[in-house]
Amino acid sequence: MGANKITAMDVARAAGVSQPTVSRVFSAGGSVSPALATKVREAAVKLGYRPNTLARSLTTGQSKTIGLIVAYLDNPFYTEALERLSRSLKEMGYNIMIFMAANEARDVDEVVQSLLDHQVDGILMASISMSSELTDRLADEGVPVVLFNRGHATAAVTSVTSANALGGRKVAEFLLAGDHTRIAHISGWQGASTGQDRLAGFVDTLEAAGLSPHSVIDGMFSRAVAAEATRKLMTSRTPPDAIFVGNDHMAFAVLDTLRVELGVRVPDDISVVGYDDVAMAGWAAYDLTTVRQPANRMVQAALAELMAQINGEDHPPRTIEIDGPLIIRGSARRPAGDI
Amino acid sequence: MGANKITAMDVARAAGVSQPTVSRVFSAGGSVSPALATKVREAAVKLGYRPNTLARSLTTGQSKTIGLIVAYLDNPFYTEALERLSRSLKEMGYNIMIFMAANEARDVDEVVQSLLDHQVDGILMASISMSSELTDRLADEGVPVVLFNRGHATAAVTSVTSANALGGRKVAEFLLAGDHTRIAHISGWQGASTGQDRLAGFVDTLEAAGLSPHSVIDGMFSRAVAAEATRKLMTSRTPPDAIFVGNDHMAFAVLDTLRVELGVRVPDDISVVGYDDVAMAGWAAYDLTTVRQPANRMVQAALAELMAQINGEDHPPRTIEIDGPLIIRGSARRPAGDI
DNA sequence: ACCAGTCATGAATACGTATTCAAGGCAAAG
DNA sequence: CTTTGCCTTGAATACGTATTCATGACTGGT
Repeated sequence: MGANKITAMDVARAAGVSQPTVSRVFSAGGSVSPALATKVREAAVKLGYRPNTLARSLTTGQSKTIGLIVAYLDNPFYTEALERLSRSLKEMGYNIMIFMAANEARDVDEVVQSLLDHQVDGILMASISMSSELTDRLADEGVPVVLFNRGHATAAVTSVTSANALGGRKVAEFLLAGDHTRIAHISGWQGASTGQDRLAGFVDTLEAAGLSPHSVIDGMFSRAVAAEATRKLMTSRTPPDAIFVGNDHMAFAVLDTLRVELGVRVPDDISVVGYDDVAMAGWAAYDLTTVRQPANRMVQAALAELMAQINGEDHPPRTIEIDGPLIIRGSARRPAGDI
Repeated sequence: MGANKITAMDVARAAGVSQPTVSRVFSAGGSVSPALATKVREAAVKLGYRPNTLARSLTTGQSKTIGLIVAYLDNPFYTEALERLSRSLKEMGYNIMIFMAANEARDVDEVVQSLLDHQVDGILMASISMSSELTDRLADEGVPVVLFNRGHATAAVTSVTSANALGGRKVAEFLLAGDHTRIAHISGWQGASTGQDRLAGFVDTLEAAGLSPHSVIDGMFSRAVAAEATRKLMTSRTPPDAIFVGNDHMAFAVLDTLRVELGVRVPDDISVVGYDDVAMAGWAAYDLTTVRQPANRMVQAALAELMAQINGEDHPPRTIEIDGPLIIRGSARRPAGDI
């Protein structure tokens, strides 16, 4: 095999110039006379030279890599976001080092260390909760961090989410307008800010209207837990006439359980509303009424914040919430008079 | 901010030893006296030292990173595989640099170059077709490559797939045993070996039984194309009584189109069989009969091959096919006598 | 024609680690 | 007591690039 690694030195010799000149040709700011530049380029092409990114990163201190930590890849919302992230970052000349982590402090800690060892320029955490101890350490290290679809209690770190409380409120208003009276909530994991906020906005709105929720069960972002919650709800003495589910991923399990297992008609017997508006929510099999999380805008905002921090300027942490509309489909009864 | 990068030199000074000694403490093969080792470790912990992976990679020539190229992230089969890959590689001490690429030669070329620039130790390509020109170049470069869920015509590169032709055959036999007579195929993309092989195994088996397929349409691994194909099939003069769909992802679109849009009953009026057995195939809404691709075993095999190549031993390219069972659920009429 | 100022270029060095090499210490073998 | 050999350690160097600095050439203004 021809594992002859071609270095800038080889190109320099072939082109009759010095190594720094070769470096300048391939770097951004370097200034080289057109004559030498073409000579270098020709030699480089001839030899098949490409700069070694590792060596470059070592001297510049810029790895042009951002670390991505993801928890739930079975939820298509995140794969959608990942796809957009990847595309945008490639355009900006950044690479992605990806890690999957369970939502446990120890696991997250370990992964973050791994990323720091790799000198990543920034870290993006999707649906991962972070201990304050960790945010402190990262701030100390001076590495930019942005939380995607997770808030943080002390606001010492930038986070981008949808307007979760507002979203919960929109669902409550929609269900109230549809004359539902026994409204249950299978919530997102209450260990996550998103789950908490959606629940809060939802319950507050119900109570402002003089109604208390039929019941609230933590669905843990899990299909199995959500399905079990559905069974429990529907076999109670007075089942709900509407269920707001903390995300679409769980809502599909709820719908499956209602229709197929329990033989309940949706939306005739009961209304179901989700949260996320993943592509599958629009599929005919589910046709789910849900709150849209604008993945595209959320990704753009998260990257903009991350880049602002990376490019210095002492960018202070911000909490960004992006509003999204309620997408009305066929899984929930509509308010009377609504065309 | 305390962006004081702690280096091995700092630790060495603090512990009263030389930098190489520090290096030996943190490397695998180094031999250091217990006394000095503990002194070094204590100093390292006190200062918060961690070795700089970039610098280490530069000298060793081992980046401990493998490049992953993925095309279809909306197909959950790949996210499932990605999750397993990530877990296994982390256990083995490897990191993942991930890229998304369209299935176009130019895009793939660019991404591969990017990975090579980063000195990855190996490349894993999932559902990506590679030009022979590219395989040659990679072989020349001496970088191990494994194709996941894609074959390669000239067999000059290792590939791991399921037994696609055999899978197609199993579907054909099952549908024939179920007394279907007008059997259509909405195939996987015929630009991909998987799509071709499933089709070949399927059609060959039908013809061996004296039956020619009702029709064969390329579904391009796309929901939209598969849905359109379904419409076309069902509005023909003599619609099929069974459809074998090239993967689950498309099969869901076919089922949605049949049931909701066209009002056709499945499996009473028509049988549908998919390929992959993604988690969703087991959901009550779809309950899809399908051929299982054993993601776990495929991932393990792919990694084993990749590691064998990385660890030298002049491991020759292999073509590995992993068999998977037909999972019989409710979307297709079962053979009579089958319990 | 003279000077200030800009630009192109190479020599030297830095980045943070691993590895080679030589030297010294020490234990075991005779 | 000597010798052989292994183990530990530090000095020097390599990895492949970017950057600083000094030098020399060249430009333009007068």
